[in-house]
Amino acid sequence: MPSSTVENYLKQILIVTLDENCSKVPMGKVATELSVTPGTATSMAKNMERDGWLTYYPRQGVALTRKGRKVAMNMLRRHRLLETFLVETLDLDWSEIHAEAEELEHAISEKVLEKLDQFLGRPRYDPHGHPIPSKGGVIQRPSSRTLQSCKVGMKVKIDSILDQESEFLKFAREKKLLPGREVRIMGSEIQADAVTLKV
Amino acid sequence: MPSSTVENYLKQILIVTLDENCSKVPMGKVATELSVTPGTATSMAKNMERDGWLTYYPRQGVALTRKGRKVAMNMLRRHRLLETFLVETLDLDWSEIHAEAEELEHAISEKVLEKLDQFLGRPRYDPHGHPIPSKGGVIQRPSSRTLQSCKVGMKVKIDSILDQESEFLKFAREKKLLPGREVRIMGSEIQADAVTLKV
DNA sequence: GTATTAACTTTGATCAATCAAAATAATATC
DNA sequence: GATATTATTTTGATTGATCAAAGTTAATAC
Repeated sequence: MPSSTVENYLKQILIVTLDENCSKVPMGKVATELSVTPGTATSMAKNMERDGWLTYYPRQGVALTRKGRKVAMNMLRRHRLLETFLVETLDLDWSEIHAEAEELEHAISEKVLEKLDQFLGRPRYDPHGHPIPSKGGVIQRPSSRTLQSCKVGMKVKIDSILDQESEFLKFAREKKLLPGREVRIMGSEIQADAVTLKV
Repeated sequence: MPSSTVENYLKQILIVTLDENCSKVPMGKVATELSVTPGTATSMAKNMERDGWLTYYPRQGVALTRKGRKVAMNMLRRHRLLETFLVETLDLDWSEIHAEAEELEHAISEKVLEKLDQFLGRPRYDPHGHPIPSKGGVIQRPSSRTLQSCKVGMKVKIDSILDQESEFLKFAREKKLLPGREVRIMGSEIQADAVTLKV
């Protein structure tokens, strides 16, 4: 059984792997993602290699083993199902659910998770629009086209919101920029990391 | 913020205090309740005294401070609300919910707890018939009359099931011995710790 | 091709929670 | 009251997770 800490490392490593479509995640990245010092990340990597969760390539980074990936996928599933529950059933604010799910995902048992999935009607996407991995650990590849990569004038449909920042999520909700909505790209300023949209 | 471990110690100490209607809980009791060695219990007691959760009377036991009692009450509230949720909403088996709630109670935030309470319709009793402490930490004194204390021939109403043993709970459910049911005492054998009932 | 810089690793220390086993105190028994 | 028993405390050690700071490598710059 992995500790909550190990579960967090695994999940975060998986997210980076999926996001950047790479296999090895450098230690610096691991450290910042988990808000620990680089030394801590290195020593954890060694322990986690010892326990078979990942392979540690010194000075290069870590890559999940099959066993590690399985657990990581399951954490992602837990996280996203919980977020769905918190929004759909308990009516929590969109911007708060990430932190809440972050805690609960370590405490919920496989059995309760299954019941929850059933209760929610086996949703495929969480409230951010992210796909929820199946019990077997299969996940739809999220469309990785960002707004910045779109040409001015294009009309596009929002598929998912990748940002997890509470502030940004509040903004997105207020402006009704939710998954499913269609918007037109009015302008793009790469330097300012800003895109102007028309709903 | 107390750690999960401290929360467990606090809750368990409160339960013994309520159960046995005493103020000091001896270290041996603490140790067995938490399944740790006596030495561990003693050293935890000292740390918890340092942090203001309880008062430690060497060779006598521990007593919760006001601060400790408040947290302990809140844990009991969490536990019982979660048990209610698991049975009422997710339809989990009566006999499994104790262990599940034991984990979740440390992970759920005050905010989610409040939403859950609202969602459940602010229940006053959990599925075992135990009173759920209010947000302020007030708890109804459970009727402490046990079946063994009743005379043969009496007709009584089951108020709550104090046993948490999964095996016993299964039995109780099968025989429909649930809170609210009326039964007549047919016989009582104190030596065998058994009472014969008629539904 | 050296010098600087950035990324990573090592070392030594700390803290919470635990155990086993030895020491001590309180209680019960004869 | 001396002894046996039980309850509690102490001691010393371990494990997981962490940090700060010093040391090492590799990459980049000049």
